[in-house]
This record gives sequence, C-alpha cells and structure tokens, in this order.
Amino acid sequence: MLTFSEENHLKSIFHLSSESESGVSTNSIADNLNTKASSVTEMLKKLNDKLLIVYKKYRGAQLTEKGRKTALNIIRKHRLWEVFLVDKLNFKWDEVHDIAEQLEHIQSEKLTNELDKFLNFPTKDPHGDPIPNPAGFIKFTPKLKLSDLNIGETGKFVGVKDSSATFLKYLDKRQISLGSNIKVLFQEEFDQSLHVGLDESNLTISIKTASNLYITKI
Amino acid sequence: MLTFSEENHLKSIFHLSSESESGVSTNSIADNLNTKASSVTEMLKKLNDKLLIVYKKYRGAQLTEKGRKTALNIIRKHRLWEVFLVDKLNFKWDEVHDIAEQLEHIQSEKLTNELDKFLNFPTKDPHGDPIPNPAGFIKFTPKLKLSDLNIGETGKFVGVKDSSATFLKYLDKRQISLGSNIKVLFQEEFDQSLHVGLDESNLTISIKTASNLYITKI
DNA sequence: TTATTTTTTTAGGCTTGCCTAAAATATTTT
DNA sequence: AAAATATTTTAGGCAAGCCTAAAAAAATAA
Repeated sequence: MLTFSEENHLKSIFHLSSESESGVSTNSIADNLNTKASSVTEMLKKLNDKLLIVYKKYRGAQLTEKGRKTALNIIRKHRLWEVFLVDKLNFKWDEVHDIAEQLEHIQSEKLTNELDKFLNFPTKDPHGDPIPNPAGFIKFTPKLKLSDLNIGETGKFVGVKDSSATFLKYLDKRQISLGSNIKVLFQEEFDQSLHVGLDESNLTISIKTASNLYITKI
Repeated sequence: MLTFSEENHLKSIFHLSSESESGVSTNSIADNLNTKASSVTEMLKKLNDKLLIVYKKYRGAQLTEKGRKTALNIIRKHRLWEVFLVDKLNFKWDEVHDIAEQLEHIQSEKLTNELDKFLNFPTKDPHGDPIPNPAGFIKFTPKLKLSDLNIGETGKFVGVKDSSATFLKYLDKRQISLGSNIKVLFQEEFDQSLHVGLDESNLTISIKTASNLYITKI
C-alpha cells in the first residue's frame, strides 16, 4: 500500500519519462509536484527501496516494471473518473482534473473495473488521452500538433498538451472542442499565427495555442 | 479544509452522540476509530480550537452546529457513494463500506450534488440509513430491530448490531443473509424465541439474535 | 582543464498524527 | 469519606513528509 505522496511521485516520474529517455531529474519532479528537490530526493530513496524505481545519486530516477504498472494503474483510475465526471455527471472537461486527482487514489480494484464496465470500456479520457487497460497496457499514439500541419491540411482535434483550466476554458470560449475538424488556411509571417477553418467559421489562433492542440490528420 | 483524521473524528463523535446525550467520551472515540485515548485527546483540542466541537477536559466532546453540519456532509457523501456502488456498479451492500470510507473524503460540493442528482436524490443508503440533504438536514428514523416487529409483520434484514465474527458466522450457518425478508410468525412464551419465515423455509431464533438484527419494515 | 554555475544531496528543523508510560482527575466501591 | 479502580490527560518519542541552508557533485563556460 502506497501513500498519496508515493503515488504522486510515481505518476510524475511516469509523465516526465516520456520526455527524457534516461533518468528523470530530481528538479523536474519537484517542479511538477510543486515541492522541493530535497523532498524529492528523500522520496526517490524510498521508492528505490520499494523496487518501484531505480535511483542512483545524481543520476535521476527510472521506473521499474513494477513502478510502471503502478503508475499506469493510477493513471487508469484518473482517466476513468474523468470520463465518469464528464459523461455521467455533466462536468465540463476543464473542471475534472482536480477531482480526478483525488479519486485516482481510491483503492479498490473491483471499483476500478466495475467503473470501467459501467462507462462501457472507454479508450480515451475527455482530453483525448488513452486509458490504460487493467493489465497496464496503454495504446500510445504519437501525437501530432496542429502546428505540425501544412497549409491546406485538415486535422481532427483529439487532445491537448497543456490541460490547465485556463487553456481549456479558452478553448471552450473559442468553441474549439474535442472532435472538431480544423483546417489550416494560412499562416501569418510576422508572428506565425494560423488562420484556420473550424466548422463553418474561420478564426485566428496563435502559434502557441496551435502547438498545444493535438490532432490526427484527416 | 480538514484532514482525513479530523473528518473521521467528527464523524465518530456524531455517531456516538446519538447514544449518549451529554459529551462523547474520549475512550469511546478511541475505540470507535481504533486509536488510543491520548491521540483522541490531542485531536479534541484541535477540533475545539477550530470551533467544530466543544471540549472540556475530562468532560468529553459535543459537536457545535458547524461541527454537526460538517459531520453530516461527510455522512451524506458516504451514503451517496454507497448508493452509487450498489445501484450503478453492481456491488453487494456488504461490500461497499470500506470503499465509501475512502470516497467520503473527496472534496467537491459540485461532485456531491451532481452525484445526488445522478442517483435520483435517494433518501436512504443500501443499509436503510437516511441520507442528509445538502443543508445538513437528516430525517432520522430510529433503527428497528427484528425483535420490535409484531407477529405477522415482515422486515428486510439490513444490518447487524453486533458484527462480531462469531455472530456473523452464526448467521451464515443459519443462512440469514443481508437483504433477506423475514416474517415473524410466532413467539414462544417461555423464552421469547421467534419462529420466523425466511425465503421458503421456517426457523427459530433466540430473542438475543433477533435484537441483533436490524430490519426495515416491509 | 580550471573556474563558475547549476543541480542534487545532506543536515537539521518543523508539523501532523500516531504511540507508550506516567500523572492527574473522576468514578465507584467499601 | 477514604480507598480502589477506571478514565483521561500530559509528557516524551517516533515516522512521514515537508521545509531551508549548506555541502557536494555534475555540467558548463572560460
């Protein structure tokens, strides 16, 4: 049985692993969890002792298979609860993160699996992120950003990179919602902003926004 | 924002209050929470400082209005989640307690109220206990024991007063299981034992057993 | 490759929530 | 009412998880 803090560290290491091939740095975890490097060091020693990570002084942390499974189980729960909140309880996708952060720590395998069944075995959460299966397998699909498209190409909006409430609210305001088809019409030279077609209307979005939008080519 | 431990102490005090009119004793809380009297004393001081209880040394604890509201909110969440688990996720009513103990601490008023709506504003949990409304109002119905029924009446077996392993094993052996409908057929004069109908069969149970079985009238 | 800067670890402290043992108070018995 | 017993509080400790500041190691720049 892991503590909340242990689980949060594992999750953090998992998320940060996808960006750096080798060990995840102490500082990056501290940033991610809004804590201090010294606290992270302590925790890394503990997780290493529990065989959830491999940690070498000054060399960062890497998940063991056991640690990876554990992290994926937490992520599975997080994402299933997000689906529950949006699909069943009428939450908006920008309102679910904090609640799912709490719910992901509930311990009951049966609960998780019954929830999965109740939701009809969803494969993606409301932000387009894949939901790991009970065995810890995750169908990871390399993510294309809207900013990667060429002029004239169309993408289906399937997820966000930055899922902060601020950004999600901004998208809602612009009526850019999951599943929208977005066609890149033109790019301004001076600030790289993109003119895009969305449903029947046109709008302009900054390059920063565009590189926060994950899409699949159509 | 309260800690899990603070919330558990409040809940415990609430439950124990119904049995003793004046202050709830330190030891009874310690027993109830499987902790030690000295730990409880510390916590009582803290809850007193937070104006959630009135605590006088050696005189036990009483909930303030604020404390009562807080306790009832936790109980509301606990019972709503129990309904969710049984009604939506196919749990048996004897499997839900430990999970609800975890879920009751999730902080989100909106979540609680949306869950309530989703469940169609249930008034009782799977054990027949009333669910407080958002304002902290609870329709308190005294728990009925099988021994309170008159001849000819039928009750649904919804809980046990004494949950010792001995007693539960005895119930198993007699095939008296949660949810059974029990009809009181006849009472012996000399030892007050009851002849009852259970499913298709009849059996005799002692008055002691009967007063350990909580039922709801049908 | 040496000096400087950045990152990470260690050392030492703090709070929360638990504990045991001893002291203080309350209750019950004689 | 005094003695015996039971309950509650206090005192002092411990682990977890956080912190700051200083030391150590690694990375980068000169």
